[in-house]
Amino acid sequence: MPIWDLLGESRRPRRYGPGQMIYLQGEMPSCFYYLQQGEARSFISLDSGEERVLAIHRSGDLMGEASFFDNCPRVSSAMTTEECLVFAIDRGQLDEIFLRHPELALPMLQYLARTVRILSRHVGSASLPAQQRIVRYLLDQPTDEQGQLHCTHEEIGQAVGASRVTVSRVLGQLDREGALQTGYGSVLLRNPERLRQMAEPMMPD
Amino acid sequence: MPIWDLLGESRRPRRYGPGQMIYLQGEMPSCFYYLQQGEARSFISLDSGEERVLAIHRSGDLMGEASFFDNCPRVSSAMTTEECLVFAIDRGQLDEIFLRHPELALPMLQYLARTVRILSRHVGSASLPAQQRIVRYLLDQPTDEQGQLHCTHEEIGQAVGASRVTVSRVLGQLDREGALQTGYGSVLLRNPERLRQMAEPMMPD
DNA sequence: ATTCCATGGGTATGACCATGACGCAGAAGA
DNA sequence: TCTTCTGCGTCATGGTCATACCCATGGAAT
Repeated sequence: MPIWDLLGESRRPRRYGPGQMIYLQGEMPSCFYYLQQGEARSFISLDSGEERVLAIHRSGDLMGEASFFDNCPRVSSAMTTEECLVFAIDRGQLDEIFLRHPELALPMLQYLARTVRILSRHVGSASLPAQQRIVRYLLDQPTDEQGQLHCTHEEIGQAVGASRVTVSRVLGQLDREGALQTGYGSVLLRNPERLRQMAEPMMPD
Repeated sequence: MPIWDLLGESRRPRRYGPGQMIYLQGEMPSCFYYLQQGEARSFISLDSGEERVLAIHRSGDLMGEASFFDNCPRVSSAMTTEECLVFAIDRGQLDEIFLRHPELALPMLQYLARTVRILSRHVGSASLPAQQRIVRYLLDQPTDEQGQLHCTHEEIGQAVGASRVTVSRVLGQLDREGALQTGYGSVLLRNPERLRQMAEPMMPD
């Protein structure tokens, strides 16, 4: 049983349809969320109307826990991408749960720590040239059985903060070099090792 | 008494001189740190040899706790900028402390959550034009009694990922507009409201 | 098949900004 | 005082990338 199921003990999850907002950037958090089943993504809305995808959450993930503990307005929004089962845990419930399951504190710390790690990577990547940001993103994404990613250039661009044109140019070049192969709405990583090599030129010397 | 002093209970802090490394990007963490006194900064080293300052830690801050809980190689390094008193807490000690002070778990979660918030802001800022990144940085920094910041253009540039030239140009323009006043190694925020306005054009509509 | 739309690919233009260079002024040390 | 170093202002140059536009093609619906 996934560890966070303890959070939903003796309560019922709420069901979200695909494309529904779970929480909104800017609002004060009254609870955080346990995504028991489904997929959702959290993103930051920028002034320009752009959206920067922060993370794709899957079954077993917590969401919105940072703003909740910090008790400041949410820095990102979250939207389901498919049908989801979600537990909302507010302060009173969390207190109760911690009383009954004090052993949850450490995993919770670990979970937040992992978020910090992911965000730190983002910060470190932010000033890299577009090609490296794109390659890193591709390597970070889970692939299907055949090692294919199913995403459009547009989506990649939104995630890494580059225009579709740039994504197309980079992927086209990598394709010609044989490092990967682009399909219609999909990318096949032919030579992950080579990609890793060009994504991580961060060598301490 | 600062809350984290409980972490150092019955032990003695280690004294660091200015400019000493506390931990190094890439190494496995065996402990995290409580900066009881002094100032230190954590930064990410990029491939290019650049360093991106993540945070400036002051008395009462924890450091390196994310990698510690996550138990993965450190994503950043930390160096003192002045003489510091630092407690190092390893896993065994933390277990002990949590047994004696279970009430520390929640503040710890809050602390990590705050880090997540700060990093999220970084990520959200990354693709903004240089001027906005700079203004945001200035507004985030603590000022001295007269509302002055003591930092060089070079330092600002490293923190926000811009060249010194760009920082000088932006500050020069803001100075001419009367929003702030630049001195030798210092910046005086004359009109914070105006700055805030140009830093946060992120309007949900 | 035909139509329509999303996706992918290309190009020209210009914005933004890093780089390297130079000069000048304030600060610090001899 | 003189020297040296650091911080700041500015320039020309070039690279990277966003924007806007165009066209080709895959896929789905009619």
